[in-house]
Amino acid sequence: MPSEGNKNALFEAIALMGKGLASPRRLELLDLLAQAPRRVDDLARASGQSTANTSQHLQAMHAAGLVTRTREGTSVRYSLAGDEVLSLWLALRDVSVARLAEVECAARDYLGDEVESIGREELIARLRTGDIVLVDVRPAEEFQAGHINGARSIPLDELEDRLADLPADREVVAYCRGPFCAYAHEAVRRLQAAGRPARRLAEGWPEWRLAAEPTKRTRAA
Amino acid sequence: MPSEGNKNALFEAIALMGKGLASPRRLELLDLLAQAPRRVDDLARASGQSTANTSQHLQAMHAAGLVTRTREGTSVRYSLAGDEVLSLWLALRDVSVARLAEVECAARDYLGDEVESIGREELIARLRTGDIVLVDVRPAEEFQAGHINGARSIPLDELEDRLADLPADREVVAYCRGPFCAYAHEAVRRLQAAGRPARRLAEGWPEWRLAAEPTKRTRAA
DNA sequence: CAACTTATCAAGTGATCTATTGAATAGCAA
DNA sequence: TTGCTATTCAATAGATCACTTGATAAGTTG
Repeated sequence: MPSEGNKNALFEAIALMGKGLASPRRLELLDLLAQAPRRVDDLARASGQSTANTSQHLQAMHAAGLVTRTREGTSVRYSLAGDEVLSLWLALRDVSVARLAEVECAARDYLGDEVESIGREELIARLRTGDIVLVDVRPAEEFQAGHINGARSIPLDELEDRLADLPADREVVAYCRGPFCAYAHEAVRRLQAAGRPARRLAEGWPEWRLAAEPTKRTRAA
Repeated sequence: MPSEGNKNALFEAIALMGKGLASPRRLELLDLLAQAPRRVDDLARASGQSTANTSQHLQAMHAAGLVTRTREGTSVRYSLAGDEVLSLWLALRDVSVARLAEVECAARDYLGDEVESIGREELIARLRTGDIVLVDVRPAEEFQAGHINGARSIPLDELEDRLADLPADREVVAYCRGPFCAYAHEAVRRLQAAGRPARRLAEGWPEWRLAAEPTKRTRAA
C-alpha cells in the first residue's frame, strides 16, 4: 500500500547523506580521511578550523553514515565508512569537475602550471621493466596508512635533502593525494629544477587503491 | 603556488553539487528524471509541489550541473546532465541504503511485503530461451522514453484489463523504476492474485540501461 | 492585438545550518 | 583525589535555505 509519507521518508533519508556532502568543510575532511584515518584535532589542524567545529562536522557525517569512529584511549579516530563511500566521494568529485566550469578554473589556479603526467597502465609497465622510480610525496603518516606497491616515501618538504637517495639514471614519477592535490605537481617542478627527469602520476593513492581492490560494485536490490 | 583561497574554492564548487543532492524534493525530481526527461509542470504534478517551487529546485540543480534544459515551444524540458549524473545518483542511493538503517525501514514500509525477485543474468538467460514474458509496468511515456529490449508495456493501472494479452503458459517478470519503486511489487502481487506465476526484476530501467551501455568510468585527470 | 499557457522572478517569512564561545565529560596519569 | 588532554555539548547570532504568494516574461493561439 504505497503511501506518500513513506516515499518521502525514503528520499529524506537519502538526502541526509546528500547534506553530509553539502559543505566544503566536510568535503575537505572527507578528502583527508580518504588518505588515512585520523584523530579529531589532527583533522582540525590539517583543515585549519576549530576543534569544536571539526567535531560537529564529523558528527554530521557520522549521522549521515559517511564515516565511522572508534575510541582510542583519550582520543577518537574517524575513518571513511567503507570503500563505497570512497567511490561516492570520487564520483561526486569527478562529476563536479566534468560539469562545473568554475571547478576547473579553481583547480588550474590552485595547481599552478600543468606538468607532464603518466597514466596507470604506463606506470605499471614501467615499474615492471624497472626504468623508473616511484615516489610518494605525501606526509609520512599517510604513506604509512597505505601506498602504492613499490613506492618509496619522500615527503615534499624533505625532497631537496634527499635527492641523493634517488638513482640519477632513472626517471622519477611522483604521486600524492589525487589529481587536485598540489604536492605531486610541486614535486615534479622541483625535481626538474634540480635537473632530474620527472613526471607525476595522473591519479592519487585513493583512486589507485580503489582500482586495485575491485570493490563490490554489485548492487543487491 | 598553492594558496588556501583556491583550495577552498575547489571544495566549494564540489559542495555546490552536494547541495544539489541535499534536499528530498530535489532527489525526487532527480529520480523522476532518471526515467525520462520531463517538463516543469509535469514534474511539479508528479512530485506534488507547486510549479514555482519545482522550477526553483530545478534551477538549483541546473546551477549544480546535475540537469540540462532545453526550450520546447512554450515549455522547458529538463533532463539528467549525463550518464555520470545517473551513476552518481544511483551510487548515492545505494550507499545510503547500505549504510542508513532508517532507509531500509522506510523502504520496507513503503514497498509492502517482499515479493520474489529475479536477477539480471537469470533474466537474460530466460529471455533467450523464451519461457518468460517481460512486462514494463511504468507509465507509458516512460516506457516510450526507453525500456529493456524485449519488454512489452502494460502500465500498472491497465494490468487487470490486459491480463488476456499475456500468454497463460509463461511466467511473467515485471519491472519498473527501480528497487524502491512500488509498481513492480504491486504488479506481481496482482498477477499472483490472478493465478499467474510472476516475479519482479530486482532492478529498474535506469540501472539496466547504465549496465547495458558501459558508460565511461575512466577517470581523466 | 488580446487571451492563455508555461515558466521564471522577486519578496517575505519561518526554518535550518554554520561557526563561535564557553562549559561539561571521558579517559589517562600523577 | 587532582590535573591534563581530547572530545563533545549547549547556546548564540548570523547566514543561508525552503516554500508561498503575486507579478513578470516568453511563446502560442484565437
